Amino acid sequence: MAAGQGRVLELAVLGSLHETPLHGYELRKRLNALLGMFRAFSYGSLYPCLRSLLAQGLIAEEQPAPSTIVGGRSKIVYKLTAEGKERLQDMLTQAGPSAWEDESFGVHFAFFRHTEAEVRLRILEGRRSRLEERLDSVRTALARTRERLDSYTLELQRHGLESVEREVRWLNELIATERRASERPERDTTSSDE
Amino acid sequence: MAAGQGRVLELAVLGSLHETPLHGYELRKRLNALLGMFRAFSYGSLYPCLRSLLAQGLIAEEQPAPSTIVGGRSKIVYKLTAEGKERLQDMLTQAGPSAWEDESFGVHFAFFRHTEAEVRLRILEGRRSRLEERLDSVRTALARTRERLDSYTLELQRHGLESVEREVRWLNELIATERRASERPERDTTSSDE
DNA sequence: CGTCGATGTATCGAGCCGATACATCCCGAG
DNA sequence: CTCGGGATGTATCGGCTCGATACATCGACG
Repeated sequence: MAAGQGRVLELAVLGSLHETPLHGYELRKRLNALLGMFRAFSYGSLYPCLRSLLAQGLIAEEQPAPSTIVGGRSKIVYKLTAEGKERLQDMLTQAGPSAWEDESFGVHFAFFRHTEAEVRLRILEGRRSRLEERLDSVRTALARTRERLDSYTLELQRHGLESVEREVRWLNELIATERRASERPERDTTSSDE
Repeated sequence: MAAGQGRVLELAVLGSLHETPLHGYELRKRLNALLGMFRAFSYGSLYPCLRSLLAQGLIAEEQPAPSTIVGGRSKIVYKLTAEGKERLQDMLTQAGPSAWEDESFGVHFAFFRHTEAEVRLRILEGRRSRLEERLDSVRTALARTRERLDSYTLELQRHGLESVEREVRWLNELIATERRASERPERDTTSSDE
């Protein structure tokens, strides 16, 4: 229906292009470096996404000054348009429930420095309750079928539970840090200790 | 091209049906309970999969004795055919490189009690090297772009790396256990301590 | 008696991946 | 010097899977 439920890639592209104009190949490398172990986008999604973004007028091809073209292997450099910047701000500000799903959370987090403190907190807490819901449901299901499971499955469950619990603890720390930072206002986060 | 690269669901269904005949709804519940935090299949994949399996003759509809039908809400109970059992054994035995991808590993692991010790070890080790590859590549990329990243992204990287490292350690323990078990032969794993 | 939630089967649109196909550039081995 | 392999670069196709949705029946509770 509405465009933009699972379109994490759009956010990722827009966010990356906000820093500096890039072409597809380089964009993908940066994106995957940025997201680390959390996600890795493929060309099969990236290029169609770029095309769609272009059609929506959110990005545009950047014409290098003709004199600059030297040995140039043909590459298409995209930059954010004014509409694109606006759209990016919208996505960063609105951050609905989709932001705390597995596939989206990492991307949103990766652009936290462009996100308002209030929204950061909302995403962090949304993610946490999302995980706690799943924890509950899995624990309940596990309690009901515990005796039917073999030791391998039990070990799988144990490990899965443990790593999600660990993620919740991580979120708790982040949330506490955010809260502390917002109570001590005017401390700019971008240039804190460096 | 060839059918059966990413078809983890087929394995999952076949494996679940090996225990006892089931209908779609119940099958999904059990599957998601079995896999816990690792995966959750949806109807949108399950029903087409059941249809495909049926068309391949790997599963069949089970006709309850007419006298047994009482209040019966219409449900379709599937059971494994002889070909299905064969196929399941094949999938459990062959376990190619796809078995150690994120989406497949959990499913394969969940059916380890039906898997030969040798294959278990291969899957565990394959998974481990898969993760170590990614660890390497992410660490390399991180080293090259460390200074360009803000503190949020850095924290994301740190957490991602840490949880994967933890998973590698988990795999190491499992591998060690498997090795110990195989050196002390004839200890049947199915009824060890219960 | 109504309706709400669980049970149950099924489909559709859309996103994303993996593989693949090309073409050019650079660099080192022969 | 030349040849080939590996990185750079753009692009598409098939197919799997999800999320939403639709529909129907059952049991329980007020």
